[in-house]
Amino acid sequence: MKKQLLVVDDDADILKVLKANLELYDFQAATAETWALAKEVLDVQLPDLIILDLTLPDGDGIEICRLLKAEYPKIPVIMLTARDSVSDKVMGFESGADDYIVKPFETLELIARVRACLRRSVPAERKVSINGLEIDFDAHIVRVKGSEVDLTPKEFDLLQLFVLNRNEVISREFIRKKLWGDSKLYSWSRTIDVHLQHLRQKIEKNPSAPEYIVTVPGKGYKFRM
Amino acid sequence: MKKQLLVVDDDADILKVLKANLELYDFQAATAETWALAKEVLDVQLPDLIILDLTLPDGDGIEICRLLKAEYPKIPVIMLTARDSVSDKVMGFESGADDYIVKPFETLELIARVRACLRRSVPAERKVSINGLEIDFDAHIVRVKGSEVDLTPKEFDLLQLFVLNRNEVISREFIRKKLWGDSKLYSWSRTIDVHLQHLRQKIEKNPSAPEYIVTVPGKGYKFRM
DNA sequence: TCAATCTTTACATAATCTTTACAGACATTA
DNA sequence: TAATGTCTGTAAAGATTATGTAAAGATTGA
Repeated sequence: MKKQLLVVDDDADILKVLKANLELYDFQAATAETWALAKEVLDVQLPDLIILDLTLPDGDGIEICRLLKAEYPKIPVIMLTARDSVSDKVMGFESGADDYIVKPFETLELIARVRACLRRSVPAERKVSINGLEIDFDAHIVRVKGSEVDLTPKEFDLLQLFVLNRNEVISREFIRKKLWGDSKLYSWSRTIDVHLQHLRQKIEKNPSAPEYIVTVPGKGYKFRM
Repeated sequence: MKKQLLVVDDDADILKVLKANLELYDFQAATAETWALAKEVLDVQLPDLIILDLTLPDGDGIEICRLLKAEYPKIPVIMLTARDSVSDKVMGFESGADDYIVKPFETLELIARVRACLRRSVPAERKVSINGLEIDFDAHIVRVKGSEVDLTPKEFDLLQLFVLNRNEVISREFIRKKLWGDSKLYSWSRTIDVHLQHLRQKIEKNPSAPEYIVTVPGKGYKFRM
């Protein structure tokens, strides 16, 4: 699954170049020229990393970084700016930035820093085997007590999302942003619930008394393992 | 508690300056002039972060970084070097480095990057454990004296509000604004009191003589710890 | 086209929230 | 002191909302 980035920069040319380069290195990139547009993107999908230019027309970059970290503490932020003074850098890091790159920058260095950030935030897991449930993310194979079960793409993505966030309550809102993202799915839709039932029927011994995916009423679901 | 760093650099002067500066900013710094000495330090203590110069007399820095990451994957490594070419940086990040600083560097920037790295490796505390009451906000689990209790969403939110404002008197008006917000709840409604009673019944040993959530007559409630 | 998958719909059931009613505690006032 | 009013504790019933689940319709890709 490709990593989703959000690039916020007021310079349309830089955006275009960055997006092209990131996609060349196998990232998926959404772009926004203003903070307002960035918020719209964040309303529907949660990126794995945000690249943030400090000079936006509609907001102070340092303040925006603080807001981002307050609302999405887990998403790493790389600051991108022409300001190269030490005090600027210090302020950037203090506002919660995970890295700070000075323009003009080399694309390869940016890519390397993006990878370093992502590596840190999500310890890549290719295989998981716990409590009778084996998952091979590369081969798309799921086994329950040794026998392979056949999952549809959405079911597999859902399971992956749960395993990556195991033992945490996941809201339907979070699932919607992560798995539906760009496509529209109304908040009152029961689609997520239905997929979840299908997944339960395939991996749970007794779907009506789930062992792995438990319901947390009013909050969402939790993958327990 | 002070963060412990390990600084590895073959230049004794730089080591001295770095150590002094780091201690000025409230870090504790062990130093080593060679990879052999660094290994000795690692044998007796695990630092929270390693600052690694790439040009050591007894080993290639890139290789050393790989070894470090293989043995201590959780300890962040900041590379420090005079080599400033993009390919050097890319190699550095690929060998597992978490950040890369080019000499000569500004102390303040180094400090800022050290802080950013440490902040990242120790995510904000999402668990509270006080006086026999444990709360895990991510997993939505509440335990009283070791045994898990089952809270409804409103009860959980209420408890969270109390814990976040512990030892402060909270008015019903404040609770209403925080948990009900714009939805209508008349000021004469007893709903909040009822939820609070339910919460007491679940977390207090003796609900009629509450230990955690005490009533402040005429004012509201207070979470005591 | 077909088959697989995704989404919507509808309804049953479960869980939660809110109201209501009354009892007791406490302070105030006649 | 007794009467009164206000505030809080508590149980129970009713109202509301959330979730489980099957089945039908829509979409997609080969």
